[in-house]
Amino acid sequence: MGIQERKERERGQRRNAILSSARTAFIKHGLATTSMDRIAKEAELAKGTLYLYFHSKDELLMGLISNDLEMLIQRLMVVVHLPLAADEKLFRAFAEFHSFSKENQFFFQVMTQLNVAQMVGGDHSQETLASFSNVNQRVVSIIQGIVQEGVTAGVFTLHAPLEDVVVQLIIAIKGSIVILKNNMVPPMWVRQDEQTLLREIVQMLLRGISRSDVIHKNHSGALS
Amino acid sequence: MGIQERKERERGQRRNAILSSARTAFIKHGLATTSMDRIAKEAELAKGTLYLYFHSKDELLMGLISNDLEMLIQRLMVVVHLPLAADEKLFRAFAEFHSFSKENQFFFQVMTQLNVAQMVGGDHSQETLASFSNVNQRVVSIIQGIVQEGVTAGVFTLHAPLEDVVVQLIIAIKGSIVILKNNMVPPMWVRQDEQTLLREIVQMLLRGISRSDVIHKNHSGALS
DNA sequence: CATAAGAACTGACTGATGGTCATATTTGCG
DNA sequence: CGCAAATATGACCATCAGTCAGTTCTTATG
Repeated sequence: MGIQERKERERGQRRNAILSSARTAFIKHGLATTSMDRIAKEAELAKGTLYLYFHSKDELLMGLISNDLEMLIQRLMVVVHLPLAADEKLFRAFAEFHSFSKENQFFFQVMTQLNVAQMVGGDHSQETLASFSNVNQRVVSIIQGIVQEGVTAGVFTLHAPLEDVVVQLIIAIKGSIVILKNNMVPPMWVRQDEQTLLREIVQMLLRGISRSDVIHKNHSGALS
Repeated sequence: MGIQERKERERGQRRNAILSSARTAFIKHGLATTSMDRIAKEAELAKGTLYLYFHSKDELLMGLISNDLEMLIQRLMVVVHLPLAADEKLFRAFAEFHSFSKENQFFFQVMTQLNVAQMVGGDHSQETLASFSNVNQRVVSIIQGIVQEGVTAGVFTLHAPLEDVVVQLIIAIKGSIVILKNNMVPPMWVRQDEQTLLREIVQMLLRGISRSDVIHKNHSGALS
């Protein structure tokens, strides 16, 4: 039945159209001041219609984040295939995190408003949650691949199982970016520009898993 | 004029009573579901009265956080005066951050709802902001003292100015805790328990500023 | 084509919340 | 006491996420 398929496709398109309008609205008016009404207006739909595609505002936000993460993954994949040493590659990967955080201003702000664990328990669409988990898992896998490469090449020495170290790295970087992007520290604290500060945090972490004899290696690549 | 002084004192007491009631209300009902009305009820005051002491809910939350930080500072001071090597001391200091985060569940959740930079611009009480900045500054100073001690003793080798490294450390740790306490990662990611995970992040960071020849030092102290 | 079943959409409405303000009460003092 | 300033009140307002009875559009069938 071609009609069934077309309907499904159209439904997906409308969903994406809503997400796209939501992003436009957020960029126009800022995250805090964008209500569901505004998103509906931007999408030229009634508010009620939004709730036919997303069970809640949180779910809509999660949809936005998933799409963004997809883009990040694309860029990480490019880094993975660069002909570089693992430590340099990892450094570049986290640099992508940062440039991603600059180009997707809302991503890290949205993240602070989302309680993932809470949503898992709620009556949210399994589809949205599954897609979110999936995309997150792929990010982990990519970083894990690079670290593994470094271990094999003898560049890294891990003090904990690979899987754990990777999660630790991601949490530390992600957390730092969240803090910075949401102004959770008094502005006078931060004497360095954000880019430098973040680069040095990454360097500190990488020195923490590097073999002693490469500890002074200069990661001169820009973290931008 | 003793009356003037008494009034000021009473005003301060009332302010503290409100903060105390707010904390009680948060513990009773959770952060997300505690409204200004509930806090007012808990404090046995009308809602309007709260606004005579705090310009906004944000400012009230900031008041709570400031008080909490005061407690953290007390505990950090104890660590500072322990007869330990600098690296061990720093490790213990961050362990205090973590136990603090366990005992003050709301601190790190409140933090995600506070845009400090935004408040600085707004019409918020200078007093509250000044107190908040002050207490934050003291935390930085304490950590800075420990790191300086380590540099002098030759335990640490810094790759950036002292002030910057300290802010980097704090942002990375604080960020990690924020991520964990607010469930900003899919639960299935985190295979380790929170305490171990955080301890290993701290260890990674500390190896990143340690002299190579002490790199394998085992920080066995519990991060609890 | 006519019509019925149902999918998609609508927007007025609800309940809750942060914040305001005209009014009322309490306090300090001549 | 009488009056002014400080303090407290709670009805009220605007806004927002989310609901749902009713409307409009689409498609299958006689």
